[in-house]
Amino acid sequence: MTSHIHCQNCSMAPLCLPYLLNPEQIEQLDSIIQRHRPLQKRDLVIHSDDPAKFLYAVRSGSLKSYTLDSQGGEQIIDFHLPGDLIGFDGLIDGNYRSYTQALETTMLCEIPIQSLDQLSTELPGLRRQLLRVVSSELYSSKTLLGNLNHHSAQQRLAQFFVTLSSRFQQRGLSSREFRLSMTRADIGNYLGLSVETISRLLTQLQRDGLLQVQNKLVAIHAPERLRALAV
Amino acid sequence: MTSHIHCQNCSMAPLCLPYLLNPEQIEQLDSIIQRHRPLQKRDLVIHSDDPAKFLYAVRSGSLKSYTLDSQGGEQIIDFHLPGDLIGFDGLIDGNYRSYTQALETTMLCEIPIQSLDQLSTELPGLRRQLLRVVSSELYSSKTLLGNLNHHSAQQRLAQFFVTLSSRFQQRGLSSREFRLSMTRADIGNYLGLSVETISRLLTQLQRDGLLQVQNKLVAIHAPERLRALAV
DNA sequence: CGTCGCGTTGAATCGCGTCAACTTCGGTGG
DNA sequence: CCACCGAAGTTGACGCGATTCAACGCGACG
Repeated sequence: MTSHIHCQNCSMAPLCLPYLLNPEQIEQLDSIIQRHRPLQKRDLVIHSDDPAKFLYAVRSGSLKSYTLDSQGGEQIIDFHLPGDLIGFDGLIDGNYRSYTQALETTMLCEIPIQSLDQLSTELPGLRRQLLRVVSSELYSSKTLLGNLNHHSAQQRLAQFFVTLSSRFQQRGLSSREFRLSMTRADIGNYLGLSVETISRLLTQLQRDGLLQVQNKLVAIHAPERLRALAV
Repeated sequence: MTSHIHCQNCSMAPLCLPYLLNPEQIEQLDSIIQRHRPLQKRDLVIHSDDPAKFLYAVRSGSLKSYTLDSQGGEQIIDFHLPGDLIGFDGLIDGNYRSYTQALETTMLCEIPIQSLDQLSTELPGLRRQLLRVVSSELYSSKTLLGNLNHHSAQQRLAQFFVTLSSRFQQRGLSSREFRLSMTRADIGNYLGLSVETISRLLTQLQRDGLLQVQNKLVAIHAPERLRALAV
């Protein structure tokens, strides 16, 4: 029995599709959305080349998206937190172009693309928010690209933590202490750095008193200094 | 007198907003679009933080988009060719977040965001194409990120030429010979490499017979070998 | 003719990747 | 609950690829 889960009472709504809608409209949106069975760690939600029937919204947990290079290696292109929408690459030609995998136990909302399209005819706010979210992702992606291109390993990692921290804050969670659901290898892959470099930088940041790391747990001690590093 | 310029007879239409529209609908779209005065090299079309009233479509010429880092340095995030749409980052909160500058004499179509939004209520095809274009950009941006992260300087540059070449081909131009409207410094900035590295790689690719470069002119001699390099 | 932006080339440096050894964590089964 | 084993993480030594610094060539333009 999961009928108590609705957009109407979802704390991620302000970050998600309901943002520009009034209560009545949110109800309309909610009526086309299915709650997905919980995903376990390593479960694949989206498989590249599959027909794209749904967008997904993260309700709880976290995921990574990746493509495969010519040797079959993962190229991580995104980490998803609650409130994030997943599956936009399926809108290009009707098939997904990447894989999305749960990093921990995760709950998703399943949004049928076709119903969403129909509903967006009636609800200008929905249409705008959809475009707003994709544009925003596009912008983040481009600036991230610029940042990675022009910065050292330390700056990249600092930037990664600063961004992650602010995303947690947006979601009403602590920006100072959080758990990394991804491995060091995932972070390295995402930032274009080797696992060893990530590990070395972490001990270095810790030695310099910027943060503390214990396994997956991160406590940021000097956010302003970290932000200064990130440039 | 530029009244002969319309979406109806624009060769870039299949790449642009009209893609999913029938002739009558294209006419509706055309009626909200203004032709922009020609831009000269170095003219700024979009200034970061300005209110975003328009999207722009490139009719001819080319441009670069960039943000500024904390020291005021350019971070190039995109090169735009005919048929491309510009200005999506203005949809996030109503203000542009980057700069866009002409690399040569350039003609733009000016699309009022508000009218576009209204028209997209009536035209599902317009709505879908808009979302399609942004999603597609998003996907390119993410995979580019993955590519740059995981590849050597040579692979990056090869990838750059392969992509550029295929974009020219999509636009009905030669995929074998084209003119680079951007400088070596621009390319290096975009790919996260120094000018010197770009220069060295170009002479090397030329020495290996993959392509020929004379100033801005590029002739690709062995597209398949270039593609193999890009991986 | 001189200047300035752009591009090329060489030499020296260094940041990060690679390889390798070792430790710790976490899950699974007895 | 503990023993075990593979996955994940850490640390050190070494090498290489790309940056940096510097000098120079070339064409455009006043």
